[in-house]
Amino acid sequence: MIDWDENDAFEAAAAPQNVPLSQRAMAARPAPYLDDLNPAQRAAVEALDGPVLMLAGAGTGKTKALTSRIVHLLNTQRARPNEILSVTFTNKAAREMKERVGRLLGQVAEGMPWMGTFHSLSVKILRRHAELAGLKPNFTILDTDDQIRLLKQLIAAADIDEKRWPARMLAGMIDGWKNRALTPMNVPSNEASGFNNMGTELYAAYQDRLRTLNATDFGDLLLHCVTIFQAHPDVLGQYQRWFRYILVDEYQDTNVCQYLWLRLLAQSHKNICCVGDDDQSIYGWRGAEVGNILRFEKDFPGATVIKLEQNYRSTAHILAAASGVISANKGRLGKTLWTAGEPGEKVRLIGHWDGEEEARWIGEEAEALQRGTRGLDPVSLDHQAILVRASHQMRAFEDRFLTIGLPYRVIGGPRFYERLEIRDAMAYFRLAVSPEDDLAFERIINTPKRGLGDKAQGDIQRLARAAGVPLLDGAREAVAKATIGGKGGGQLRQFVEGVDRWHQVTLNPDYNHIALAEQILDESGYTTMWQNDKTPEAPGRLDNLKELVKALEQFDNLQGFLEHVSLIMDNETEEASEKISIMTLHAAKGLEFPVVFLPGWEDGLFPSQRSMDESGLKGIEEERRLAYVGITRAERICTISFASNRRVYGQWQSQLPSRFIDELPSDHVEVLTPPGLYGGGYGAAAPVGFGSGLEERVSKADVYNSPGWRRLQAGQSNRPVQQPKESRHVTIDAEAISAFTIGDRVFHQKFGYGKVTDIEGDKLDVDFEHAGPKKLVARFVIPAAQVDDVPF
DNA sequence: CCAAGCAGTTTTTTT
DNA sequence: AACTGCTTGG
Repeated sequence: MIDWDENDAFEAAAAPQNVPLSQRAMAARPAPYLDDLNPAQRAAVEALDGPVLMLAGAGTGKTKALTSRIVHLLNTQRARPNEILSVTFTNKAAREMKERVGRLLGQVAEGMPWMGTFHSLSVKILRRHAELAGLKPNFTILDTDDQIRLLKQLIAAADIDEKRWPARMLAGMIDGWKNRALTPMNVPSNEASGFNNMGTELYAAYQDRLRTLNATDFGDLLLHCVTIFQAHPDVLGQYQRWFRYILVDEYQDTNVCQYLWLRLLAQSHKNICCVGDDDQSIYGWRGAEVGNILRFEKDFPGATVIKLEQNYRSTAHILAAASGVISANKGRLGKTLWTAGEPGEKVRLIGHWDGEEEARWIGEEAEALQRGTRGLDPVSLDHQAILVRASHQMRAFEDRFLTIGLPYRVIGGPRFYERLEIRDAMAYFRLAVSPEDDLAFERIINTPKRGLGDKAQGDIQRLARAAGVPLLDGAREAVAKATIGGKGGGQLRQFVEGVDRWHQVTLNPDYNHIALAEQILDESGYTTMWQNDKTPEAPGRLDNLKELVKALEQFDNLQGFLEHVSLIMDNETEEASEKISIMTLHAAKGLEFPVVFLPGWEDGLFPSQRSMDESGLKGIEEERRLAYVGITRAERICTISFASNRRVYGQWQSQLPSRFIDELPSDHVEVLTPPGLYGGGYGAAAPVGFGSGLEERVSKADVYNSPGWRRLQAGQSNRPVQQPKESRHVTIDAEAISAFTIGDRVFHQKFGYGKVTDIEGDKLDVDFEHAGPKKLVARFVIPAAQVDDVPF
């Protein structure tokens, strides 16, 4: 499998001797990549030795500085590629950095083995020293699902009412402790009060169980590293010598455990460069400590602190609006962003009657911008984004965009490897590779249904435990003794035989893992299960399974695949067609778009009630940073909006505008008149904004004092807004029209199956079996017959 | 054992 | 509104 020789990863990297002569000679003269930097960036790149804190505001070219710094380290021969440890939070950031370093270097930077996320780097380290944490080098990494299932068992075993003390809650607590680098022994006694005062015991039991399963969870990856470093100075010393230079991105997001991880590694030479922005710390709920960045200079006395303040992304108005909001926070390190660019458009503010109208307006605005009106250049949908506070806000937009046929892409949703069908399939693979994987066994023993319910599973558990063998062997015994009768017995036998057969295949060193995967999904009946499933999601799930098999091609075998998958939770598939992006504010960090919509600025939603309840002022400050992150994503046009009424838990609620709206500096804000106010409405006038030349420009105060606004505040429930006219710029798709007739059974990606009840141009009226009647664009619907026989 | 129907709960954000 | 887990009837 994998050779754990300690020198491996280092020798695999390009040694400087192999660097072409031309490049080595280049070190002697000023390097071209330095000329591209502004003075602050340049200073940050050239301060190579000792601790450096780079405070990089949004859009100030921090990635550029960071990558140039790496190149500079290599170019001046301070370090070889394998001697630089560079840490990011996401795989995407790591990938991007690799690419950019490669580009600057004029070659592929594959030779940087220690560039990655905290988690992936920790796995790499932990695999080499697994035994010091009581694990074998091939330990598995549990996903949240497995984790919860395990905790449920432990809670039940401790005779605690799982309703009063849910496993999710315990998982959260344990996660919190691990983020703070607390082992069960170190948990403060006053924090373990829940769970009948068994919190600590359950945590300890959980850790024991993980060790028995030869498994870790996400938090363990880092925590084990830290405890190993602390308990084994020789091991730590080794890494301290190897990693001569350390770089950390998004330092404001580090938690205590990550902080210790870094400090331990850096404390000998102190060649550590941390890049971050205290104003963009938005992961406090996940254990991130802004304090880490605030006290960097105390941790590393004599640190060089460099501020990057020149913004290259946004217009002056947008920057001013963002600065105005964030200035209400206390205890900032304090940066003032500035730009040499144009003032641009003011930040636009608009209130709506309800969430649906907000979605409708944004949809039309996006189309108007795409077309390019009022002398503005057209803005591709790819360059527009809608950033929401909470993911449930996305639904309104999806529904609306599906109806009008505006292509969109949701970023960050349930990730590929977290989907039900993918996890099931992977559990099958896991079992084939390691038949002793009890968690995988439990997951799929009755998926698809094999007539093996609680009772049968209990029998298997008992047999296995009595014999001290894995569940699969328990099942084998149950088959031999014919413990389980009827239909289930036969199915269980087939299942055990199947797993044995698949496992045999994996023992052959060069088996065809793709064929095996297909065989497993086929023989287990898993694919058939979804083919027979008539819910709207089923076809998508079959697609995902196909995609999963395709993803296997990039790996040599199933083992290798499973190894990597647990850490690569993001899946990016570049799509060709132009789409507007919808994502959460959190997911938007690090991205930028010419046009940004920020809907739902209402108290309770944003800032979120929960955040305020749980964390008080600290919570509000974090929400405010979120607002800052949102605004600073915009390059040219930023539109903030709110609705007076919104459905919460299926109940209509009247909403107040977010307190952050009043913190916007009014000089940099332009208030747009919402349709529906002043008796406007969709029937009477074109929608307001860039889409028409008719917009009224009024001040913020005017809106709040308007009769319409007061009516909104009074909460009168007569809806002043009619359905919009659907007739605007209709492009008739002849192909789509001819494809359907009334009465056809059709399938829609989101709404599922339905019958066509009417046709009007390229719009269809469809009565969906689940979603009810909808009017939508024909090209988003396909004949049901095409779906029913998806071959796999 | 399983499917359907019911009651109660939920919605932050995620490596 | 939608999802969960639980109860009930086949």
